[in-house]
Amino acid sequence: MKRPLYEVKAEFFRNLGHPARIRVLELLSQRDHAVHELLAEIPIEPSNLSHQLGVLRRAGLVQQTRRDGQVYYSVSAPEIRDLLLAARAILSDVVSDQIDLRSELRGDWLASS
Amino acid sequence: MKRPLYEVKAEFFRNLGHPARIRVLELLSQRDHAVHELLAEIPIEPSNLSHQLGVLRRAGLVQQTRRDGQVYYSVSAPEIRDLLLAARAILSDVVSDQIDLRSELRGDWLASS
DNA sequence: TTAACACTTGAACAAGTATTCAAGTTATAG
DNA sequence: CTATAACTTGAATACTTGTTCAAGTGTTAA
Repeated sequence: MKRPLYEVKAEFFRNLGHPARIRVLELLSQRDHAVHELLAEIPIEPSNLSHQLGVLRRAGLVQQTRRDGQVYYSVSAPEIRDLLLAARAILSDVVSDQIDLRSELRGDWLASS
Repeated sequence: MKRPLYEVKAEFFRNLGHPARIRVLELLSQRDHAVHELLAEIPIEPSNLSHQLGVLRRAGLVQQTRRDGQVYYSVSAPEIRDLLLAARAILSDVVSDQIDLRSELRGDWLASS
């Protein structure tokens, strides 16, 4: 209860500022996933993913539960989906030139949007 | 036209991940400001602010125009306001504990929200 | 038990970002 | 002209984050 709001906000956005973390949030906003399922979609090392999940966890954006010897993650606020959509709107408006739209056209939207 | 979308998104969020840049966007989403006006609201060195404005400019989030020997900045997409509001919603939901609400209660919302 | 799978952790190093300083530009006022 | 206000730039350094590696925990399956 001591930090000014704009600092908390900045940190919040920094927490989203990593490709793997974005993909995790997008996958999780479809449905809960176990870590090995995330690993199947996101091409990074387990240990690296685990670190990135740690960032999201400490930020309060996702939650962990153990079930059947696997660790499942879920988003902790449904509004996260809205935020990602809002970002998407700005991106298509403002920085559309830099985006690779091929993935979109191939239909693997869910993995790469 | 080469980078995958989730990387562009991550970079986009990283561009928002700095207290001064957040404050700039919030001030600018109220109205255009000259740099010295921003400086009056945001307590950092001119040169530092200029660097941060450069980041926002290169990200395509703000635009520069020179008028009466002053440099005015404006947001380049109105959706930015929506995004900041969406972030606000998640923050109050998910990380409310870490926020300093005093500024809110003092009415300097516009400078620090 | 032991092995294998599914993860997490900490430490070390690499890579990226922020801040400061000194110098430079542009425009207006004296 | 010369000075001053309003900015910007680049380079140096300090700081923060990301990635990898090696080791460790918990759980199920032989």
